[in-house]
Order: sequence, then C-alpha cells, then structure tokens
Amino acid sequence: MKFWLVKTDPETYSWEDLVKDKKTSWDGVRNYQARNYLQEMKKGDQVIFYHSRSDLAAVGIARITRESYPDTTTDDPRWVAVELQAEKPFRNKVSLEEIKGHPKLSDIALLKQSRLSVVPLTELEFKTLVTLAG
DNA sequence: GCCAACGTTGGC
DNA sequence: GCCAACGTTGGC
Repeated sequence: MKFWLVKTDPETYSWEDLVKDKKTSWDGVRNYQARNYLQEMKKGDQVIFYHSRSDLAAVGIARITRESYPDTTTDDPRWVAVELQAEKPFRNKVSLEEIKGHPKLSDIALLKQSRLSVVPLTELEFKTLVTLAG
C-alpha cells in the first residue's frame, strides 16, 4: 500500500464536493510527473486531500477505488485518471504552516515540488499528518 | 488579485 | 534539439 497527496483548489473541486459525490474521477492532470504517480496508484492506496490557494490545508483522507485508465476529458492518450472516494474527514485541518513547521514533514514532496498536483508521501509522513489531524 | 516559479508548446 | 513565449499554479 502506498500513500499519496493530491492538491485541489477548493473553488474548483473541494473535499465537500467529494463527500457529496461519494467518489470522483481524478482527471485533468496534464503534468508528466503527476501522471506517472497516477499510474503507480493501486486500488486501496490512501490519499491525503489537500486544499490549495484559498484554504491551504490538508482536510481529509481519500482512497483509490479504481486504478489508472484513460482520461476521458481529453482525446490525448497520454493522460490518465484514477477514481477516488472520500474516506474520512480530518477532525482538525492540517495547515500548510503546520506542515512547514513540523520536523517530520520537512522533506515532504508537497513543499519540495510545490507545483505538482499529485505527490507521493512516505508512510511516516502520512501517519504524521493523520496524527496532527486528530 | 498579483506575481514568481515552472512546465509546456511551438517556431526555428 | 533549443529556447522564447506563453499559460497555469499556488502562496501571499
């Protein structure tokens, strides 16, 4: 089992939208590195859901329910999507500020490659975030 | 809302 | 194959 973090602008698609939809197709990714990570995702992998721009916090845990398949939002065969499902909201959101300040999260890919919308997490990073979330 | 950083595109 | 131009992202 692997651990991931996905970023989304909550004004475009938020955790609340995912909860309402139960599950969603995570598509529209147009970055090769992010695409490669999508392809590595396995059913059952856990995903931290992070709000960028207007919220700047990790807000919940989702789970991969379908492994990569062609992105139906484009005819370009290079791009893929996965399906994920809301699993559990964080009791306390974990803010970017908190993430930046935490020694166990100092190497997190979220900070290292701030423009990637899909990044892998180590198990320790995942557990640390979940602990901070309550 | 702005702007720096960065990835992608397209002309050469 | 290079690189300037362009578009997008994300933190502030």
